Amino acid sequence: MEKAFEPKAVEQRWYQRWESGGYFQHRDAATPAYCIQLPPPNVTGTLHMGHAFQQTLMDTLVRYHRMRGFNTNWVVGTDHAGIATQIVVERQLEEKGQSRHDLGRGKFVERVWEWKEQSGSTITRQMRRLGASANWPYADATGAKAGYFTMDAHMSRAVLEVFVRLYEEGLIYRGKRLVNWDPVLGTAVSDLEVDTEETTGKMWQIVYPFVEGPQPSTDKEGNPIRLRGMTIATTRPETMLADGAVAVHPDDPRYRHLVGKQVILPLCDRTIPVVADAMVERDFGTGCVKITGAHDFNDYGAALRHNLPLIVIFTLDAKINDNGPAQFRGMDRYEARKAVVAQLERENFLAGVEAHKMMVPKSGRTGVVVEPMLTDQWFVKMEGLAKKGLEVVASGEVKFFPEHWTSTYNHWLENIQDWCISRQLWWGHQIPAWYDERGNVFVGRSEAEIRQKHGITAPLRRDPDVLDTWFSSALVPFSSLGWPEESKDLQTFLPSDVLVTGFDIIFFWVARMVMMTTHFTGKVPFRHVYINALVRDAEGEKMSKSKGNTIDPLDLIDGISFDELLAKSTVGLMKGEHRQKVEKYIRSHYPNGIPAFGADAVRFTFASLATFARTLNFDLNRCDGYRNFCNKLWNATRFVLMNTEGKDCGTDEGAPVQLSAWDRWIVSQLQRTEAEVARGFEEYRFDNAAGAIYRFVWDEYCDWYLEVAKQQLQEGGEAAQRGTRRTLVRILEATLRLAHPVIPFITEELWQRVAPLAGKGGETIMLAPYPRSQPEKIDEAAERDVSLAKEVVNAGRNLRSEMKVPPKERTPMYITGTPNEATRSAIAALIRPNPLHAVDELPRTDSPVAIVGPHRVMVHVEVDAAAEAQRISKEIARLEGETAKAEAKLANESFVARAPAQVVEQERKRLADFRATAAKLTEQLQKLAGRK
RNA sequence: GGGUCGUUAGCUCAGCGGUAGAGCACUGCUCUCACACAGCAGGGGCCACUGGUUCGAUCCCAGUACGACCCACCA
Repeated sequence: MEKAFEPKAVEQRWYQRWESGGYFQHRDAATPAYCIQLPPPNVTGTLHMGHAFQQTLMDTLVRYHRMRGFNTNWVVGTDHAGIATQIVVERQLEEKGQSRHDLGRGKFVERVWEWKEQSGSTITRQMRRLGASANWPYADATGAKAGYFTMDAHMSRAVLEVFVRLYEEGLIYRGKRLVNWDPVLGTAVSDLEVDTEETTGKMWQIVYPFVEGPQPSTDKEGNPIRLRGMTIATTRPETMLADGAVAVHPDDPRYRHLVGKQVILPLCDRTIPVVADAMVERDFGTGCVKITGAHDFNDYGAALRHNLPLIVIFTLDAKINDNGPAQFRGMDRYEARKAVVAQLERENFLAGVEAHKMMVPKSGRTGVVVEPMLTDQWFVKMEGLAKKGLEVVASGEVKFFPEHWTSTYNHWLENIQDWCISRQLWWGHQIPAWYDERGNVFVGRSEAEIRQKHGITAPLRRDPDVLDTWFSSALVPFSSLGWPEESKDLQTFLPSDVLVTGFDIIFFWVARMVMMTTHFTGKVPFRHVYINALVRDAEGEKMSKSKGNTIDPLDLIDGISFDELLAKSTVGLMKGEHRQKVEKYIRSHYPNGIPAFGADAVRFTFASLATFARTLNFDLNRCDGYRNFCNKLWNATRFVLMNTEGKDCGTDEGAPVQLSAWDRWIVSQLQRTEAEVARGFEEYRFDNAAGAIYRFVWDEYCDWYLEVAKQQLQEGGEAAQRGTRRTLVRILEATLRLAHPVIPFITEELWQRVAPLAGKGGETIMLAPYPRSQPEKIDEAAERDVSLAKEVVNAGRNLRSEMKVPPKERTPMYITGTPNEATRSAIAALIRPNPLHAVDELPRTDSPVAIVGPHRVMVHVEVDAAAEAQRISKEIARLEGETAKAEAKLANESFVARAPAQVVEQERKRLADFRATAAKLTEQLQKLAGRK
C-alpha cells in the first residue's frame, strides 16, 4: 500500500466497475423502494458547485438506502432549457453573421439538436467523477446513459397529454393579456423570470392642460407661460403616447371636482378623461397619475375598470409603432423617451424633473428591461391547482426541511397569478393547438386527431409558440416513470422519497411539480423537500464568473495549477476591468492553484457543511481538513493490515478470544456512532452524520484504540492478541461501510482488503449491509473504565508537558488507588513510564501531581519546587472559583426547591468533587512546603 | 411596504433552558517503527444590544441595531 492516499487511480477504477456491474440500477424486487428525482440540469450546462453539493447529498442518501436494502432508483435526466439553449445557438449563428430567421425554423431546431448532441454529455460525465450512483440507463431513450431528456419522445408525449387534458378541463386557456415581454428575445416570459433591480432613474412631471377655456402656451409678448391643467408624474414619458386617462383618488379634495373633465394629451391630437380610482396614492408625486392600459400592469386593471381604450404604441421589438405621432415612429423606446421629453420641454408641457429611485423589471435571461406587452398567450389557471398544492403541504403529505421554507411556498401559492406558458421561441415543445382560417382554435394530440374529431378538411395552421421549459419540468416526477402509461414504476417509485434542491426554484419547479403531480396522478411527487443551502465563496459572496470566485468542482477533485486556473477563469471575459479583478482575486486566493483533494474529500466537505443554514460558505481550508481525514483513514487501514494480514484474526469462532475493556469500549463507541449517523441521515443533518464518523475514526479509533491495540498486540497473550486483531479488523470493516455513503471511493478500495480479514466480502461495498447500531453491545462498564483511563493519561501527559519532559524521556510514574486494567494498558501504551508504580502513598518528592477521580498521579521528575507550588496553587484557585459558584447555586433556596432533583444532585456532586480535589491538592501543596 | 433568516473563539460553523463546542488558523515541543495530509500540550469567547419570563437565559418572549435574502402594481 502507498504511504499516502492517492485518490485518482482509485476513483477511476471503481466508478467503472460499479457502473458496468449495474449496481446503480433499480431492481425488480419486492423490497421497499427508495427514489430520488434529480433536478435535471440544463443539457448543455456544466457542473457548478451548487450541483456538486446537492448531488453529493443525493448520492449519499441513495447509497445509504441501497446498503440498507432498499430498491433504490435515482432518476436522472437533463432539461432542454428552452430559452437558455436557444440563446446559445443563436449566439453561435450571430458570430457567423446569421440569425435564426436566415435558417428557418426546421433547420434552426436541427442545429440546436446538433449542439445538444455535441455538448450534452458534459454534465453527466462530471457527475460521474463525483461518484454519483445514478440510474443512468433508466428512462433513457437514446442509449447515451444519461437518463431522460425532457424533449425525448416519451417525455414529450406526457407534455402533449397534459396540455390537452388541461385544455379539455378548462385549466388552460388562450387570451390577449398584458404579459412580461422581452423585446430582444421577442418572447413573453413568466413573472418568475423577471428580476427587479433598483435603479436611479428620473421622474418627469408633465402638464396635461384642461380642454375647457383657451390654453395659449405663450403670453401676449410670446413668453412661455405655465398652462393650467393636471400635472402627472411618470418615469416613462414615452408611454404617454398611449395614455387613456388621468386618474386621481376619488376622495382627494384637490381633484375631486375635476373628475369627468377632459384634458389634452400633449403631443397627441386627442383628449383623455380624468377618472377617479382608489389605486392612486394621494401622497405620491402630484396625486395625479396617467393611465396607460396597454403598457403597464397597474394601469391595465384601471383601464379595464374604467372602460378605457388599450392603445398599443410599441412594436414587439419596443419601437414606436404607427399609433404614435409621426415624428416618433420607428424610434426605439429610449430614443423616443428623449424625443418626447425634448418636445414636451419645447412646448412648455414639462413642469419638472427629478432623480428617482425605482425598481426596474429586467428579463432574467437577457437582462434587458421587460416591456409589458398586450399579446395573445396561453395560460394555466392556477387557482384550483394552487389550493391543492397548499393542502398537501398543510396536511404533511409533503414536508419541507428545514421547515421554515413552508411559509415561502405557501405565500407564493396564496398569491399566485395565472401562469403564462407560451413562449415565442423555436426550441421547446410546440403547443398542440391549430387554427383554421377564421381563427378558431383546436387543441389535440395531433393535427390528424383534430381533423377527425371536428371533421375539418380546410387548411389548419399550427400555433408556432412553444411551452415554457418549466412546463415539462413540472411533469418529471411522473413522466420520467412512464406516465401516461399505467406503469409499474409509477406504483413503485411515486411518490419519490425526497427532493433535494435549491430555494431559488421552489416556485419555478417544486410548487409546480406538486400541483401537476397531484392533479394527474392523485399522488404527491415526493414526501420530503430538502432545501439545500446556496453555495457561496469562503467570504460569503455569491459566486460569479465576473468576480472570479467561482470554483469548478472538478478542479477540487483533480487540482489545477495557478496558470491554468487563471487562464480558464479569464477566458471569454470581455471587459478589461473584469479581467483584472478576476486576476487579482485568483492571485490572492489561489497563489499556488488548487491541490487535488479527490472526490471523497470534496464530498466529505460538502456533507460536513450541510447544516440547516441557508447559505454555505465554501472554505477551501475545510477541504484540506477532510482530505487529511481520508489520508488518516487510509493509514489507519495500513496499520491494521500490517498487523493482521496473514495472522489469526479470530474469524474462527472456536479459538479462544480475550477482549479487554478497550476492545469492548471501541465496540460500544461504534454502536453509539452508528446511531448518531443514522439519526443524522434521518433528519437530513449531513453535518452531524459526517461529524460523527469523523470523530469516531479520528478521535476514538485512531487516537486511542489503535495506540492501545499496539500495546495489546505486543504484551498480550495469544487470546488477547487474537481478540485485538479481531476487534481492529471488525471495527474498521464496519466503519468503512458506515462511511461509504459519504466517501464511496476510498471505502470501497479499503474494504476490499479489510473485509476478508473480518470474514466478510463481496463484489462491492455498495451492496454490503449498512451497519446498524446494536444497543446490546453498548458496554457501560467498559466505557466508564476507559473514560477514567483517558483522564489519567491526559493528566500524565499534561504533567509531562508542563514540566517540559522531552517526549522520548522515560520517567517513573506513580499512581495511587488501584488503577483498572484499562488505565494500566493506556498508561503503558501512551505515556510509557519507566516504571509505573501503583502505590498507596505517593513518595515525598517535589514531582508534579494531578488528581484524577480516585487517583493521584505523579510523574517523577526533578522540578523546581516553587514552580510546582505555583502550578498547584493555580489549579486550586481555579477549583475554588468553581466551588464558589456551585456553593452559591446550592445556597439559593429557590434553586434547591424548584430545580429538578437530578439537576440539584448533579450540582452537589460537582461541588463535592471540586472540594475533594482541592483538598488533595492543598495537602500536596503542604507536603511541598514541608520539604523546604 | 410585507416576509424569512442570521448575528457564538481570528475564519467557517455546531449547540439552543442547567459546567461554552468542532474544524481550520495560532503558540510551544516532537520527523516516536499507520499517518508531518502526523502526534502531544496550550492560548483564545461580557454567545450583537436592551428589557422581560424563570430558581437559572447563549438558548424562550418582546424590542433595537447590523447583515443577507425573498415577495410586492407607489406612477
